Amino acid sequence: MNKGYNPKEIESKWQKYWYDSKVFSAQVDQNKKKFYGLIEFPYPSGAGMHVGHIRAYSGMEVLARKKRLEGYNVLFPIGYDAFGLPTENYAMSIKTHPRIVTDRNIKRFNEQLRSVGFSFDFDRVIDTTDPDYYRWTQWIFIQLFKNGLAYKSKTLVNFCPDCKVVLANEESQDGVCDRCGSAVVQKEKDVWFLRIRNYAERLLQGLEKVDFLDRIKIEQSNWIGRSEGAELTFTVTGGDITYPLNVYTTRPDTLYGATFLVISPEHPMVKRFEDIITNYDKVREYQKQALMKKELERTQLNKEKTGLKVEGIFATNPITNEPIPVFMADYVMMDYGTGAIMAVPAHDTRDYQFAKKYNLPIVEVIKGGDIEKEAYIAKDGGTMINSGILNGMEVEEAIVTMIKHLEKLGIGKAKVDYKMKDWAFNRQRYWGEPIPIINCAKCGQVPVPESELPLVLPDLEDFSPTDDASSPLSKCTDWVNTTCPKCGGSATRETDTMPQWAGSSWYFLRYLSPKCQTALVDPDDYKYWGQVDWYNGGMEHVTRHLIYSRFWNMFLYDIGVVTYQEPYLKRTTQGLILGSDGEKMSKSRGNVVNPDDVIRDYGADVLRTFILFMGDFEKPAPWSEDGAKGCWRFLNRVWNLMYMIKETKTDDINLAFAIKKVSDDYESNKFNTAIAQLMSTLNQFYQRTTVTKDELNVFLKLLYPVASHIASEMYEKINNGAKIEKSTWPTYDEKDLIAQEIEIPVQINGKLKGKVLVEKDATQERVLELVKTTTNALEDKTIIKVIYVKDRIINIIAK
RNA sequence: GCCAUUGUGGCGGAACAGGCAGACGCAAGGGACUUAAAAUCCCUCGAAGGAUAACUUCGUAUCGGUUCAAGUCCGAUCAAUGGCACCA
Repeated sequence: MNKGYNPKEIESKWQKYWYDSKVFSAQVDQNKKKFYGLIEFPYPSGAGMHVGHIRAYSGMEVLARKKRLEGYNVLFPIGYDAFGLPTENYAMSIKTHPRIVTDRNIKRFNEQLRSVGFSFDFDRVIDTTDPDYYRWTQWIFIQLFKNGLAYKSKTLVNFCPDCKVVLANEESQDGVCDRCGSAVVQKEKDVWFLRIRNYAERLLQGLEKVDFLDRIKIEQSNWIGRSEGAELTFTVTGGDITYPLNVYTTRPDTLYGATFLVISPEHPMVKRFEDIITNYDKVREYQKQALMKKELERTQLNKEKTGLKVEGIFATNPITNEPIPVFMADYVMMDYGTGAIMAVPAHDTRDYQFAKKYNLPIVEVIKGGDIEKEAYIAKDGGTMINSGILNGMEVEEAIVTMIKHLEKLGIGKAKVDYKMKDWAFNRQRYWGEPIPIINCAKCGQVPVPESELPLVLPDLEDFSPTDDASSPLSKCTDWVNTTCPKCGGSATRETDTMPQWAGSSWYFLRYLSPKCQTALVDPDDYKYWGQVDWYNGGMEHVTRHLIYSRFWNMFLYDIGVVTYQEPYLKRTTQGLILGSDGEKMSKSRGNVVNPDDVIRDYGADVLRTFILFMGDFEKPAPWSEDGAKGCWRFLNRVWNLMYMIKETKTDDINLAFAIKKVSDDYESNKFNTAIAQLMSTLNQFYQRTTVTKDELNVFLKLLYPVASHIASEMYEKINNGAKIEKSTWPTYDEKDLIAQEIEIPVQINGKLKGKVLVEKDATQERVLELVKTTTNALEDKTIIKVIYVKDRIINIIAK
């Protein structure tokens, strides 16, 4: 009699085989087409993996397994993005060095990944905190520095005056320090930036060449935020000082309607007029208040605008020569445009709100709106009025004309601007890559010689923050004090570390030759594997990580390290797994599902099957214990197919359709409907009560990418010990897909009244005839009109 | 607030490109098997009316529109989720 399905037994057997025999270790093979499938490598947290990780990797796992059977040479690597704040905080809380914590976590993650049976290439595991790895992260930074793309500049950071520590935005929500609850202030600090703005246009243009989901392209392009406009100069006068104030505007057409200027609280002009501004105390007070707020609070449209008039100075509208007042308001940001705007209240919502509040004149320059009620944006057109030389023009023409006019007068020019800011590239933390720069009083910033890389993170006893908001590394004076590589004089090391984004900005290259000592990637390996063919990850990473890594890859292209500008050919996303309560999984909600428990109760195959069956891969889906039970039943029924094999069959089951449906669905991340199709096919076998060996072999191959252990075991059993890995993906004959007879729904006046069975490609006359003869739907009715869509539907309008 | 996405039975979801709404699964109810339970197998299963039938009407967040035909397209509204630059 049949021996029941025992996942424990077969899963450990196959995992041992897969990992001991190294069947998934990718080797360069010039005779095979390559496929490089990438998933976002995890942050190895102390809590271990949760089912969300499993879902994130399961999609590419299915594709990797399928593509191997299709004859591709598949590279499907895994690694760890292990530097970062959570580990550092956790390490401090349990008083253990982050190195030890990290090693422990990585070990645990590796075990968990294997217990799920993922077909990762475990010979290529990388760890961003390994000096052999971050040596190259530092090397890239030095190249950026040498190419003028890394610079130091002042910026504002969240600072807790009590803890004396720089805080991440997440640690300072609602303006309150996470640790002690005191109010967070914005503190000016000298930090490193990378000139990602230099790549803004290329990052935008590059999107046209890659196969990313549309919404990802839109998000990236909005993040880059290209705008076309003009930069023009207003003259600000106070006492006997004049100051040329540059403003950036996307709407030079509305210049005649500019009735005041607004500068950001951080604008340097204020200092210039220090002795002239008559309400300087109030201005200072406002600047201080603005420092308490974060950008998000400052720019919220629905909040009432705050600001004040800067008394004692005025500006001149360069086209009307009218004097206009100058205001300071925190809705203008210093780091976008020029930190100053010309306000056109009639045609800008924020300016309108501000003008209403401070009783400023609103001059309509584009016809069409009702400026008594609200601002009229008129982006898509409108006729200019009250606008001197522009009167009567359409908006588009007015923009062009005004820019030309400004250029002629020498007071302005066309300018493309980007919302994207340069990348703040350092943290005042211990657990990160040391920035390989030496500060010399004589020579300035000098990079650590490349021969001295990696610049190893010193082993600190105490990595808690210092009192003055600098990195814990500054306490390690032995390490900090060094000699200048250029002049040999005494110098100090940069003590800040890199942000976690650094290591993840190039990891896809390191996978190609993880042990290469002479370069970040071996050129021969790169030549073969090249770009990532398909990258899947979370929607939460599509702006920063995905843009940062595209930027680094483009830079590496520019200095000749790689030969493709774009690192990823295709990018898709997966949805989160929510708790069974429909909420995001979190420890505090107590709704976290541990994959280990599911594997213990049902096995890895059930976990893999359910995690893909639970819903659309790209959308969030709630976990359900009962749903997992359904997949357990499914795999049990699959197992029992082995005892239903009979070589004679009573009727044909259309496997061609199943092969097509499952193959296509896998390729488009529709794993849930692929599994539904497998269930339907299984039900058909059960209905017939038999299955042939050939049919079962096809079925097992289709199932193999999802439930790999059971498919491997059954395939081996029914094929005298053959390994499914050595088989090939099933194919089908196109002609087997075409049904000879089609059921056509019959609608009368748009409502379904019946169906007729008709041969393929039947004419309207033929179908209509069948409706008349085989149904009574048209009884007592006169036909007015017939809409017939061949092989789809017939709709008869009748009275 | 801004950008993006989503909203379909008791539940998770399906519906290719405007053409049969609810595939597949879960839960529930009924039945078979069993001393019993579990497991397994079979049947029913959007709502209302009707007789448990035939059939009729309503139904894809809300309101409106386009169309022979709308879950799908258009406009407005509401709600939820992701991102908003030092969490990764």
